[in-house]
Amino acid sequence: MAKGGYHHGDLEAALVDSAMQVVLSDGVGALTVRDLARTIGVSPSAAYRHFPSRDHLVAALSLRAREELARSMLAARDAVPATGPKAGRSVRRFEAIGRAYIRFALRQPRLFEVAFAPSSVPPPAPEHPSAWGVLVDAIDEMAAMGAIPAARSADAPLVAWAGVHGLSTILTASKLPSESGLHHSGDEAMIDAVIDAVIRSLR
Amino acid sequence: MAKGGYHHGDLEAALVDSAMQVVLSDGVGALTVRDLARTIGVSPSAAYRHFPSRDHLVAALSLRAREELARSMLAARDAVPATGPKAGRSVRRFEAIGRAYIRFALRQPRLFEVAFAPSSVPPPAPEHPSAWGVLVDAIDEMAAMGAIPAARSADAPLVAWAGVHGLSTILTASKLPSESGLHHSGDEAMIDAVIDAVIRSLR
DNA sequence: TTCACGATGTGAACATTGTTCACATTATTG
DNA sequence: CAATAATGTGAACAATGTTCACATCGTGAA
Repeated sequence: MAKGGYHHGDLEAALVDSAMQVVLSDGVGALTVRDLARTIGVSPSAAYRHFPSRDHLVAALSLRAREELARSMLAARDAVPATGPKAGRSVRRFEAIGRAYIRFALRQPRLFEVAFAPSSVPPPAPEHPSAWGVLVDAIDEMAAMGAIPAARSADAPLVAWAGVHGLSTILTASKLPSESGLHHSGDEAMIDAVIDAVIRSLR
Repeated sequence: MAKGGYHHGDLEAALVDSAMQVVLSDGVGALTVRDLARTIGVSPSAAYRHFPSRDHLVAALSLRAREELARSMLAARDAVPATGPKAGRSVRRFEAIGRAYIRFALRQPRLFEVAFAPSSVPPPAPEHPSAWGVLVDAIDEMAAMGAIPAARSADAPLVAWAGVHGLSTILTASKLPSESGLHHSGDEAMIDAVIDAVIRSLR
């Protein structure tokens, strides 16, 4: 809380917050230690008291992004009404999770990008909440409710993750040729197509 | 073919080739115009006679990588023996294509990375051969042979692409938590799981 | 309270990068 | 053979990540 003080008070948080702003608007490629220090009003070298390198800063942002992704999956899952038979409900919860994953990528492509950006810095501890964990739980729930055969539940998380993550990266990268005969109307239609296919593959 | 000449002869090709070497061994992040010029034995500014910016060079490499990917898909497809009923054969060809896609990513992760690296430079013309085109053709073939219902063939390319591309990016990024209860033995087992699931979803 | 010390921030450097520009050299073509 | 377009050079500029000696501040031990 220093006013014009020599010390900032909480530079580390300020760095992460400011960096997040830059990532959200211009992508992780536009992230610069010097520019960050400039906007915070601190010397470039001050940042190195809190992060040993730019990559470590990015790794922190990446972790935070993955946690936000997992949280938005959880929120979507818990928003599913608890009505009707439990088996159907478990499937609806699973669907909501997958949809939330892809929607997150579409709404915050820069955040999604940094969440899975390759980094030389290894992720620290198991994350809470973790997107993978949420997925696995949802599939276990479906198996427990008899919505999918138990034999499928071993491969199911990988299959679901692949489909959902694949569509997300495809849509955010926009590397899909827009002509090519086959053309889908909107993003939501594509999401439905992939999620329906994933569920179909689990029967 | 100039020896010690002032002009290089074919700097553009030399640049692309040398850049490809760097990408293959150290990734696109390690690509540097100056270092490239250094190893070729030419001044940095000479490169700018052939590529208006580093990004344009990367875009050229990206295009080349995508074409190589498509070619390796085609090769795998055409290696499937032409025995047995045609419907089953069309499915086997489709499987081979998907497997080739993922194996390409695993064998040449740096190439795969640059193939889909986000670039500010738009891809030039429709590519030949294109991975998307190969996929669509294979699915049309399955539908024509009655191996999958025609109703599925509209969404099928997107679904297949998502699954196969998703697993590829997951495996090359190694962002899959190695513990997490569920654990698959090897890469080939994961490939089988995803490809089987994709085909199951097409029924 | 004082004061020494660890934590945090500063400024000036260094090496490196992408990119530009005026100029030099070569190939090509009228 | 001469003019011109293509190609390469060298020196610059601005920017970046990172380091290091030094300055300043907060805080706990005496």
